[in-house]
Amino acid sequence: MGIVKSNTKVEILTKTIPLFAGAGYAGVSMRQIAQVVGIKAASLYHHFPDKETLYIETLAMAFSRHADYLLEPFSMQFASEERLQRLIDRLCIVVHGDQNFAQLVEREIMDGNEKRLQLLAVQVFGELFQKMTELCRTLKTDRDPHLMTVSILALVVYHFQTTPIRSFLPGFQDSHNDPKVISHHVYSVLVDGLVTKDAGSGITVMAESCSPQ
Amino acid sequence: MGIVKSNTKVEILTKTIPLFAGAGYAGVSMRQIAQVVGIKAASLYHHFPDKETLYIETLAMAFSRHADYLLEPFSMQFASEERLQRLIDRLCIVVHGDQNFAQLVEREIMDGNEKRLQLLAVQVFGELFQKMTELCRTLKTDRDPHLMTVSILALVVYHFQTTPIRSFLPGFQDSHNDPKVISHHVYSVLVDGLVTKDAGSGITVMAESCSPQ
DNA sequence: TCTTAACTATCTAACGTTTGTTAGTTGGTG
DNA sequence: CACCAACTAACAAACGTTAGATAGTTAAGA
Repeated sequence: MGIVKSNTKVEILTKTIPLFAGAGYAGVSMRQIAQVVGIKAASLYHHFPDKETLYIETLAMAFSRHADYLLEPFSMQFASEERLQRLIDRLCIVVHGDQNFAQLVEREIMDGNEKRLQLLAVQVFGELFQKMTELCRTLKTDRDPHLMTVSILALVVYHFQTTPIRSFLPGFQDSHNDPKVISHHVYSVLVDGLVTKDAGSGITVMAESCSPQ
Repeated sequence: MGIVKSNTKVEILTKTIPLFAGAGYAGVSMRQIAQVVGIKAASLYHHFPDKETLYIETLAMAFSRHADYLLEPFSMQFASEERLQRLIDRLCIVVHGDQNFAQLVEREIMDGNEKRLQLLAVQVFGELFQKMTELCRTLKTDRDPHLMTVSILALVVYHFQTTPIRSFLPGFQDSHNDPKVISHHVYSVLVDGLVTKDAGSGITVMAESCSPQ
């Protein structure tokens, strides 16, 4: 009826996401993609003019799935602190739950040309980043909102990004991959910092346990 | 004399670092490497048995250059806070000054197999990470030292890692790439946090300006 | 209703290029 | 002479991509 235009095209994109996420643009061949989809390499050219177009459409599909979910904390009336907490929760859930997405973003930041980076910045992250900077302005007025926003993203993303190597580093526990644990840790860092001031109040307001949940 | 064993081999490794850092293992060919060095591809096999060995030796060369510099803050008698500040300073300088190093680490964390990751974790980052966890234990005794260490690294590394896309995001300034500015920002986040508590002391101890230096 | 044309999605086969790698040769040095 | 470090030439395999054939489906005309 014209509603389902091409099922195969969507299937190709869906099955290609983990390939590009795992090995990068140069690390995946058209024949590999075809094999995963279950067709021959030449047939891919019936749906996409070339490899780069296939790659870009794969990115678009992977990126489009999380925007609404991440923006939702901003669409409701919360106090700034609660908004921040809910945002961090969702960031952790997305980055932990869709590692393909996180890896594709990371690879794009590394390898993307200027045009693709600009598209990624404006179309995918523009609104979220914008609202995060506004939120940061209300949290601590004397700080640079851009730096603050990047710092929040850093605390969330870097933990999951370094998962593969962290398991070989001292003090690692399985709970360090639990999005709830990371979310709680990140928020408490943002509130309390990591350093106990010796001058001033020596009493920690809220003791943080390291156990999950 | 036996001291300078093979000048060419070191030259190959040195000139190969930026190639692998910029395009990854699959994105660089032996002929590209040869061209940059100024020899033919076949001649590379007189120094290295295959591409993977060349790659691993390139990593080793790139990684070996910063260990002493990063560990120095631990070899002197400082108060914990000053140790932390000096460490962050040096992390910012290294990550900002040797982007090839930072990119190679990032690519290894993404693509490295278990064996290479373990080697990277133990040989390259083991001692630094270990000493950072010990330092964290003295800074805030009720926090998980592993999570704290990762958070410190996150705040430093992520800023420089996201430089290519941050220039398209709201609020970006050139000063955000200045290692001194980042170092100052990171340290103040760790001390004060990002959220001003409404209960308790409403007075910020140290106002942070956003200007460089 | 049957025929024909057009379209869609797949296939096989092959193209020219690039890949990592090997064999054998050359020229300079101790 | 022996050795080292470069070279030329070539290999098989894999690469992105194209051309042309083959079914299956859809739509119009007699």
